[in-house]
Amino acid sequence: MTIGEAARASGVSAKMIRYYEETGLIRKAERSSSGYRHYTEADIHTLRFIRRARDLGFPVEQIAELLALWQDRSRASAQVKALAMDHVAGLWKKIAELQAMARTLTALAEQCGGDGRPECPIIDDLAAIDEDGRPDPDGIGILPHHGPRLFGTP
Amino acid sequence: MTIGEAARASGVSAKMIRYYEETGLIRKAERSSSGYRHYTEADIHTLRFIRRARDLGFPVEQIAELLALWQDRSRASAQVKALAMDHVAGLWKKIAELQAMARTLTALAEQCGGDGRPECPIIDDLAAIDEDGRPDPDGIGILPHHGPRLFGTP
DNA sequence: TCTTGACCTTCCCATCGTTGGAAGCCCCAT
DNA sequence: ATGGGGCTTCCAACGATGGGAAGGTCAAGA
Repeated sequence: MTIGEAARASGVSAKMIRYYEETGLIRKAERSSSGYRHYTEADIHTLRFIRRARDLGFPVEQIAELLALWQDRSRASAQVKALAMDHVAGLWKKIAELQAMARTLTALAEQCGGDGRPECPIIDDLAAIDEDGRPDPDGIGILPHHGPRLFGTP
Repeated sequence: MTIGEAARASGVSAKMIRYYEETGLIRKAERSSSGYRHYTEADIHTLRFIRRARDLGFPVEQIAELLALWQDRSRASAQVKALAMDHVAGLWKKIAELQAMARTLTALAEQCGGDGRPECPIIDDLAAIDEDGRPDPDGIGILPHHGPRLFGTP
């Protein structure tokens, strides 16, 4: 099986297969006399394993650990579970961050007319203007900067 | 104000300030006779705007648009709102992806004993083994691994 | 047999935002 | 005048992926 066939069969691009080999995630493939890599069904299975783990968001470094556990017949399922839950914790952390962003922006957008007028709570928030249109508490102020800017709410 | 002071005042690192200048997000800073950049309060305000937008997850490219809108007195709030909602849509998409990963892994982990035994639905899922422990439908199969395969030396 | 086109190889570059370091100059206080 | 900290530029790396160029290889068809 050439690298292209392996890519099609595993869902991992040929580019990535070479990359995984280079970084040591997978073993170096056998080469034909002309230098072509070739792969066995077992290799495809491994690549699918990697593909699936990537789809679940595991970083390559953790995939290496998962592959090691996969092959380790004497592994404790607790090891795998710990690895997975560790990753899940990271996912929830990131989810919480993104949700906080989305909620903040959604709340601001709900306050925004979304019409032809320039007044916009979203921009005001980014510029740290409070509701009265005065500068933020740090007193940095809204000085004309690269040209005229909006001030207070009309 | 030197770049270090500006960094401290804005929450944007000196490195990033230089980067933003290089990429054209902010205008080139004035230089002292010895080549030091210096910044005004208005510059700090702009940097904070950028910082806040970054904290809300906007990519730099969109921040450039936001800055332009900020300065555009004749902007329509609809433009800002559209930009923000576009970003929010991207956030929700990513959130949904991460949640799907987290849910899948959590469900698998709940099936996992997490004890000293090797049986592990998480690994089995990655290896595409069905509940009976038979190979996946593609017939790739879980052959007893021939010797120490994959997981090279990073 | 020769040509063609699809495939393979390596190598370099780009992404995106950020951080790190090295080498060298500058400024201020002691 | 000396030292330490800040500034400058340049170069590299991260993680995972894609793009592309230049050149070798294979198989099928004329």
